[in-house]
Amino acid sequence: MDEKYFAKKIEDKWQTKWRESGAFEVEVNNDKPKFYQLEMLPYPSGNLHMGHVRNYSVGDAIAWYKRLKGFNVLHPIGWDSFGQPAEDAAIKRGVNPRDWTEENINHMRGQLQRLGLGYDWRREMAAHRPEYYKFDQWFFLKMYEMGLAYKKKTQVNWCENDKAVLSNEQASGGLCWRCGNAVTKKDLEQWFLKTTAYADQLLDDMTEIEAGWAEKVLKRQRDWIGRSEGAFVDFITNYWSKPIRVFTTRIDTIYGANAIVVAAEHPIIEAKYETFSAELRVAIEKIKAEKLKVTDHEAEVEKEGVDTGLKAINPFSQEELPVWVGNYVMIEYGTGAVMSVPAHDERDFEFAKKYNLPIRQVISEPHLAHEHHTMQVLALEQAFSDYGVLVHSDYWNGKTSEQAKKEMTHHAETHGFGEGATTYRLRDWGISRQRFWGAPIPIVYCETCGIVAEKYENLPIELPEQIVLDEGIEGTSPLAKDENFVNTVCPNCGEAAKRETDTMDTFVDSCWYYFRYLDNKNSEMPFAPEKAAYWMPVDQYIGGDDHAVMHLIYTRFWTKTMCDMGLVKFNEPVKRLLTQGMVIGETFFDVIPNEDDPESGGKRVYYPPSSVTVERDAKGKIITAKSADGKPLKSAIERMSKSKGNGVDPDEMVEIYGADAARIFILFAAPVENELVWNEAGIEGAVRFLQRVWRFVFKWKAKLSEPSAVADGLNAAILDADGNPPATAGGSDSRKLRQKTHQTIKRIEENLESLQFNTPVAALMELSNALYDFKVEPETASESDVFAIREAVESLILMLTPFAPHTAEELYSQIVGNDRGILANEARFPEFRAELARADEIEIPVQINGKLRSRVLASPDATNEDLEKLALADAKIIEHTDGKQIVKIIVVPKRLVNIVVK
RNA sequence: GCUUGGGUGGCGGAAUAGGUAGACGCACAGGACUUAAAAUCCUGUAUCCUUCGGGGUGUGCGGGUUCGAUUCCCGCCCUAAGCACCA
Repeated sequence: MDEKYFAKKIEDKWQTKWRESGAFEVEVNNDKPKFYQLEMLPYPSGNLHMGHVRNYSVGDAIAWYKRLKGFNVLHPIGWDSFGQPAEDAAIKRGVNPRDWTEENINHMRGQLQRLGLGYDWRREMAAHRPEYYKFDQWFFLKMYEMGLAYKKKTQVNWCENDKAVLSNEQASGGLCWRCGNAVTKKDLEQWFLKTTAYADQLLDDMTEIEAGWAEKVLKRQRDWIGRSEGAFVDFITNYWSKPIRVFTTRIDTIYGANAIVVAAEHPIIEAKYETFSAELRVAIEKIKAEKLKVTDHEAEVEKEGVDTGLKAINPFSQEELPVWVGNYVMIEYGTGAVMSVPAHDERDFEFAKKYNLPIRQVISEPHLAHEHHTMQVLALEQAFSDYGVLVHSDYWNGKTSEQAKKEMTHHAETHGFGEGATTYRLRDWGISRQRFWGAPIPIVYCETCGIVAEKYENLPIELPEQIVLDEGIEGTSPLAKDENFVNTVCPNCGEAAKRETDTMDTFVDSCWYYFRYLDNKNSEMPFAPEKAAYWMPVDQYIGGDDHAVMHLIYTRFWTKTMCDMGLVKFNEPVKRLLTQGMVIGETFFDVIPNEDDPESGGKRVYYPPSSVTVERDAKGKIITAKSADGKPLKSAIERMSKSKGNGVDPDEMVEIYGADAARIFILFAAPVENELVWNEAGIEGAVRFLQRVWRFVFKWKAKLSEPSAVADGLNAAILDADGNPPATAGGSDSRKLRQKTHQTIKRIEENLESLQFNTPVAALMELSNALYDFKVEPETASESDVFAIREAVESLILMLTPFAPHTAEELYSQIVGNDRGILANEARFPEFRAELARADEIEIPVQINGKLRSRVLASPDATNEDLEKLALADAKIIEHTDGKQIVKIIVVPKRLVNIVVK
């Protein structure tokens, strides 16, 4: 054992040993409880960033902890290796996207290994390899058979910058999720997966995972699915063959309708367009055009509308209502038409005010209902959107909203002009991408047979090895230009046919990658169901909460389809989800205005922080920042990345401080859910801590490895010959050390179970400090001193394993005298014993009128009366109570005494 | 605008079935060791007053409940994230 701690040396040693012994390789084993620890897989961009280090350090800590608790722990990793950056690199630099990706994977795998993360590398998967995407295609065919995959022409979200189609989720807020560019609309034939078929299950099954998922994630998913229960009501119009169907959640307000408002894209508008005046057409076109523009997030859009002159009949009141086109009605939601009830809906209210439409109150607050007996227009200051009692509604007057909703829906149903209905905000998932670097959609277009699914035995439909990638023909994949790829034969009739050239959204890959880890060599099936039956569901999943509605909804959907395919027998793939906060850092940039579109805010050009001169106020906030050539720069705190120049290279940190120190530091710095503003200043403390532990073990190694009369071996050390702990043996100092040891065991166990990682590191530091406070030298130590130290040191080392595995392994090997490793020696997390953690003496604060005045020492068995007596006998307390009347004494058992005086 | 988190020393952060606020670390200061430095070890560090025994104040702000509130309740302010015409 070296006297000094050489991180590099021990890290190399143990990384080699782990690899050679297959320390983290696991198989199905029914004799052990299983634990599936999963972290979100990285995109192989070329370099790990600190966010990865954080994510994977947490995952590895849990994996180690569970191993030490006797679980059969599956801890795999892979690569989300399809996607745009590879294609961009290919276009920009002429590299082959496959080579670029493979190189990046190799480099990043090395980075992960240098961090000493304990993965079962045999199970690695990469999305871009045909062995994997074969099954993307396999699943697509299954879903096609099940009617879950279909094609339709649709207006898609289109990002002009990326030349890419975006899903609703990816275009959320009208901005491209990747580049932030404004999203426009484009008509394209697209493949969809029927996520809406599982909308109810996606919502209802949340009860199964509530316990393990953060409420904020579930809430976002709930909002995203947006189930809304109400009714369809048909308004007959003499001007059109079909009635206008509206969706409403407030059928009880129907007597208050003053108009029907439809979206500009509504079929009735198309049908009657010819008959409209030029003026009306212009107004409608203007509304349409405005909608295609990016909506500024900050500003509320002014409501616009135009009366079409068409009329529709309210089926309840028989009243004739005007049909308007309104910019606030969305064609995508519900039926694209609403009944406007200004008195009871804020938007309709605003609209009616603007265009002077009548506002009629038909719902009243219950205690005011009797005042609404005449049909007069009430001067409402604002819409009343609460439930209440119906007024001015004929037969329905006096009913509550709840009653009326039920009965009026039923009435509509029995009379054939409506029905109860549930609508969703959730759309089907458009998976077509006009891109090269993704899994080809296994569909063939045949002149005679039409759309034909590929045969399973023809999978995988492979991407060509070489392809010319350039900006591409707008709206088609670069694959369309590859004759060899496009031309094929029809799987049905054998005639010449053409392939689908769109590829799948890369979120398809991440839907099921963690199932592939279970059985990644399987060439027949995505995975063997019996392996999934053992390992799944995932016990702990860790990743960023930016995936709350995309990846995590898609993968839940995917699991439900797999359940229907008979591949798995459960509804929910992930029992417990931990969302980690971003690692962020200061960025400095200059804004270069975009000449084509001066309003878009321009492009940011980033400057590395090392080249920026910064002036700060007393609180450390940046006042001014200047580049090296004196240009004033703007600053922000943003997610760390290489392109923004605020990234820290994990390799550099590992090189300087060691992987263990880097890992301890990132876990210790802040709770995982918090954002972590990167500040390297604390990492020295992590190194110092490891060195302190090292030096202590070095000093005591010889003494601790001597055979002991009290106990031998690691776990036995806690027990005496009868299996009982020698709780009272030894002097009071050694007794105190044992107390600290066991208190620490409890704390760390509780912390890790509740997914806290900063506090257990603090607890380990305390235990290490307690060892230094124990002023005994190896040469003069008594048997019971050695015993207490051995117990503390062994516990410390084992509890250190999840955080600093290399250091722990090396120190452990020094103590047990073999190099086989912690796992091969079947070491276990130290066992907590309450009787040892219990203090002999407890300190009881004594308050007077709620203010701390003194402390007394008492036995942990002291009764309330004992504590009261002790408190009153205390000199300081006597001083404070002297001459005053004691009104009351409150004793909190074993915690506190409060004396109330006058 | 709506929803949900969060405001604690110079800094990251501990501690809430209501019960010693500031664990642990960083930074800083003083001391020991050293020819010197680094490393290491020890001591101190919320703030104000102090006769050095202590005392006052303090967990974003203002109220309330309580013997006692960082924790519970009411009303504000600030901040981060998500959503934003969803009928």
